Amino acid sequence: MSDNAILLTAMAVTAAQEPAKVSAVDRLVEQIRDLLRDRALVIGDALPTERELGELFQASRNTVREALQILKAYGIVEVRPKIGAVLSDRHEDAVRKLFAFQNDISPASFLDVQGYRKIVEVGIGDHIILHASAGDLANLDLVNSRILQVEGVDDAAHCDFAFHEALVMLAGNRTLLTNYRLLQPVITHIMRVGKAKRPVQIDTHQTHSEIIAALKARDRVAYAYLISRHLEYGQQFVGSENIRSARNG
Amino acid sequence: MSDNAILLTAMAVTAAQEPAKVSAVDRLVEQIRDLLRDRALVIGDALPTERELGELFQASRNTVREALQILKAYGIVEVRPKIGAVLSDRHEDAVRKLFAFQNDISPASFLDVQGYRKIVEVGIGDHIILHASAGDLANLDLVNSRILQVEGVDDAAHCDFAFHEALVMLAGNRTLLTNYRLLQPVITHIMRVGKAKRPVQIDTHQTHSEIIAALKARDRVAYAYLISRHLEYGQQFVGSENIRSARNG
DNA sequence: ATCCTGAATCTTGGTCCAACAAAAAGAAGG
DNA sequence: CCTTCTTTTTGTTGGACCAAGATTCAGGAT
Repeated sequence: MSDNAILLTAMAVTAAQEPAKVSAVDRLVEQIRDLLRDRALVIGDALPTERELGELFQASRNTVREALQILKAYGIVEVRPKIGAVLSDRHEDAVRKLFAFQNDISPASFLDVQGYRKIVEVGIGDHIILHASAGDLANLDLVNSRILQVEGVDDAAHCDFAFHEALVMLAGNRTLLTNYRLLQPVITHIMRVGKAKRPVQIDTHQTHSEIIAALKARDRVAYAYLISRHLEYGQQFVGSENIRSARNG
Repeated sequence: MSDNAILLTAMAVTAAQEPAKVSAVDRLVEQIRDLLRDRALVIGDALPTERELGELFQASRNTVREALQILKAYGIVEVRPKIGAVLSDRHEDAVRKLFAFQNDISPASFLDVQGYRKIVEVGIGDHIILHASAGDLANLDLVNSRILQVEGVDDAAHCDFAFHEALVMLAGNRTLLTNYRLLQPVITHIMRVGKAKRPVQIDTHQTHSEIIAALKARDRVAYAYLISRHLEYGQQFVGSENIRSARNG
């Protein structure tokens, strides 16, 4: 079976579950996507104007606009008055925003997110210890030092997240990093609540330093222990009254 | 600092980065979202008609439609002709679709995704061994057995994914499961390509059985070894010519 | 009288057209 | 180089028509 046959099969399946109910707007979304690919446009390039798109694909300008709203929601294009629609690189932002959409943060999900982080951040230890260079670890020190220089709960939370993000980055896996970043709004919100309850950036910096030291010593047991303890630490400060909705966090 | 203060701060920040450039469509999206929350609508409930929404919020019907297209892209509502817009539970589907959007699968990303799976599926071993009941593991057997009963590359890929999904499910972490499911289109596409090249469902079933056996024996070393080898196995069958776009996979 | 049925009607989303306002880019003039 | 004017393009509105599905209602069967 050739790849083309596979693709045709897949297309037939998708066609079967959407039985010819294709609206003009959906068709336009596909056509515009194809246009982007065929012209090999890059980030920042401008699309044709709404009227041109309408004439090009035989659709009304309203239909074009509805299709562009969808592409905009997907972060594929950004549309500015007079400029028109330009190809955007906000795709990941859109995914993140959508992911966090309508996500109320309950104490249960707090524990859940921390559990996720424990699985991931402990799990990457072996890979970091095996593959991280001295420069990589020095960079971790740099990121960690920033937390001492900021004022305010919000900035501290972002620095804290940046450290853990840098850690995940060292795992060298793009998919993992993308997924971890999806949780950024949720994680930073959790950090904000924790730091508001008990604002001790010094402690955070110290704990991070110990984690980095374990990595420098290539001590995977110590790393696993320290990162687990670090992630479990905040749980005692989280009660049901401390977590609220994180809309647009 | 109270939680309310934190929320107000967060709102001020989001407001600051969107300096009063709120379009009528964006305003409508917010207003409709508020409407959903204020009326405490549940999945399946119908919104007012487009004309009513327009009158309610002093907007043209075209503007209402553009706002609805965004909500639809977000999976918040589903709009059926004559019925109108109804509250949808397709939010996660929308996230998944958006996540897979514009994701071409190169050999590099194939390796990346398999690397992600190795980190995750190895990492959850300890938790499964500690917490999975005999019934959980028996259920794994059940899921695994289905792969012997299906015909065709597509169904086999879905059964294969279902097994690994069940595995991740046993980790007992909702966040991890959600993130893993995000990759479903990509993973099943990879599986389809592999199985098309070399369709051996018997082998897959056998390997899965060995993995289950390791879990039943509470042997974490054997589990880690078997799952790693299982995930590395397909790499030899993947050349650059075998992987294509997984759009709408 | 009650219930079923089928046609007529009414509602609603899908699409299109025309128009005007606002904003921004580009041209023209100092 | 700066300012002003023109033009283009998006933002928004109102209205129109169609097709499909829901509703209503009349009429016949039981």
